[in-house]
Amino acid sequence: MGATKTILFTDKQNEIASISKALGHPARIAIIEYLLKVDSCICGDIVNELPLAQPTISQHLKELKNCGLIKGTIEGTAICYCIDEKVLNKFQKHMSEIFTKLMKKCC
Amino acid sequence: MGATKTILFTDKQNEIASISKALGHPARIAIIEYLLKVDSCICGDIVNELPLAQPTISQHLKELKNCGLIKGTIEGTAICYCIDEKVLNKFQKHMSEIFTKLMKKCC
DNA sequence: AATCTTAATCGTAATATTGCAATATTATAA
DNA sequence: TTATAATATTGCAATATTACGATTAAGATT
Repeated sequence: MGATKTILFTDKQNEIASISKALGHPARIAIIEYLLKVDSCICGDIVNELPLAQPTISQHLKELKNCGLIKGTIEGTAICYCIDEKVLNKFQKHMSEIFTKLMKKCC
Repeated sequence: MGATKTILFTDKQNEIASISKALGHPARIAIIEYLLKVDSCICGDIVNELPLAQPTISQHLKELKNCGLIKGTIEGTAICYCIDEKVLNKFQKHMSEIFTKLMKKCC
């Protein structure tokens, strides 16, 4: 085993889990925070900002791209990384759906 | 390697990542949803609700406990699982901090 | 063309996760 | 005490993740 049995769960559950998983690494949180911080989305200095080797960061970016959270387009010499608002908003909506249900306390 | 270098990141980044990671599996999303659905938080039927073997679910519950999202207290014969509102609210606060920064578009 | 820069990919080692059968634990019921 | 139930733990196999050195790819600069 070792592989998640995605077939057993709903699309929505898998979608939330997929994005949560992508956010489940401090380096990827740092990348997202950095992308939100810089004015332009043209940022060739993520590698200089984070304390990890270039291939490692490239791999983290790939995972953020795979789940759809960020988009990357070539912009001449640099690369333009952007957060995909649609995906993040959808995720936020799902999450707040869960959060609001919390209003009724239990224990 | 293969181990996350948590030392290189801030406590906040690690905290967000830790909870996100715990939510990064559809079974654990299903567990959270179920805990939110049932009125009482005493639920000895998670095993019957989810299409996974009992040891597997027990392990997922353990991970949700480890990151602090849920608490489990012995309640006679059954066990009372509750979502820890403090932890989830803190997480929500962190996340909405990130989400609100999204208001300024880029691309 | 030769070189520099930047980011992606390959290959691989170390470690973590997922899932379950078997077993153990714990508390109630008979 | 013995059985019954519900959950936890152990051990293990299959797979995934993390990290990085080496290399490659592609555009810019000289």
